[in-house]
Amino acid sequence: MKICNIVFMGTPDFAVEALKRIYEDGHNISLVITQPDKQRGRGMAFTPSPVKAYALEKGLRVYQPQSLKDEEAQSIIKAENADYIVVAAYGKILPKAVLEAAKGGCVNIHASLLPRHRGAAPINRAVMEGDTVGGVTVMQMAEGLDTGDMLLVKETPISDTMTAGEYHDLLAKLGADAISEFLSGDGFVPVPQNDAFATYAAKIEKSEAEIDFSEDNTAVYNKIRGLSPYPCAFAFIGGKRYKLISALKGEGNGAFGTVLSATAEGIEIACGKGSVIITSLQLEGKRAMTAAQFLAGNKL
RNA sequence: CGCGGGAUAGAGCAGUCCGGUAGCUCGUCGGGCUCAUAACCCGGAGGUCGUAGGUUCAAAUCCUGCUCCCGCAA
Repeated sequence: MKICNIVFMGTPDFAVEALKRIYEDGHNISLVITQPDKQRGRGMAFTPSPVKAYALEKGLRVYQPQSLKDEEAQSIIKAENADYIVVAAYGKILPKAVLEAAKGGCVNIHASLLPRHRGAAPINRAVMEGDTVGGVTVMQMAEGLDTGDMLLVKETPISDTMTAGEYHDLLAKLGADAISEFLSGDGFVPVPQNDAFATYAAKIEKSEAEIDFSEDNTAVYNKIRGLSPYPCAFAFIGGKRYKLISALKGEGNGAFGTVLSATAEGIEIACGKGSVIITSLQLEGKRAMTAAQFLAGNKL
């Protein structure tokens, strides 16, 4: 099998799966670039990215530039003289100097079937919009946002019960398969994207995660599964804030936002059309629990 | 030291302010009712109240340290 010299750029779990596969395939990963450790989480402790954690575990060199715009960072990357810079959810726009810093340029693993869902949140958006087919695209990065030529595409169906978390895990594996296939093969023909069909999967805003029960039950249902388990849809019921983790579609009717029933199966809430049955949820400060567990000790 | 909630039976909770016999819903086990049941009735088992100290005649409850879990914010 062909062995490539790789500089890897990525940050979250999605990228770890690809890095792991490249590592296990035996490619020479000379440098792993990831976002600087940030103060996050409770207590504002500095936390390394998942990619950094994996890289350190495998003894790979890690570089965490504050910016890729300065010449120092660019020259460090260029000095690797890599065959490819593989990018998977790095989280920053790459300047032209970086795009050209490897022999084969930068190849990106994007979690959608381009040109659909260009941008930051393709996985969540695909589920939220009820897409029935999705996949990953390996592309040659260009200066625009996810506009580069497509090199390799892998499709997968998205079932109507799948959550974004499940779809994420599936795509992370598929993305790893795709980059593995790309690096070990050749003869991939760059196919330009048809900009006319481009859609953008913008970053999820907090405000979008609040459920509006006046929408029909399909929209509410897709939103809950599209945001589950993170950042997670939420709603205020009886003045308290609940995360809505999983749900089913229901047939009940009533004034939207009202609780129609609360049984071990779930808590049924009326939507603008039809209803949704919340099957697991989480109250502030509490652990996530099933509707049956919740109802054992809480009243609605 | 970013803000805040929490740890009590297998699960989810009440009790803590005002110290004095460990309580609820569900599950589980046994029995009953029923054509039947995940329904209903009766009964039982199951808890060193997160942990280490302190105060007290007496601590789940008051005081202090520690561990762990979670929401917000980033």
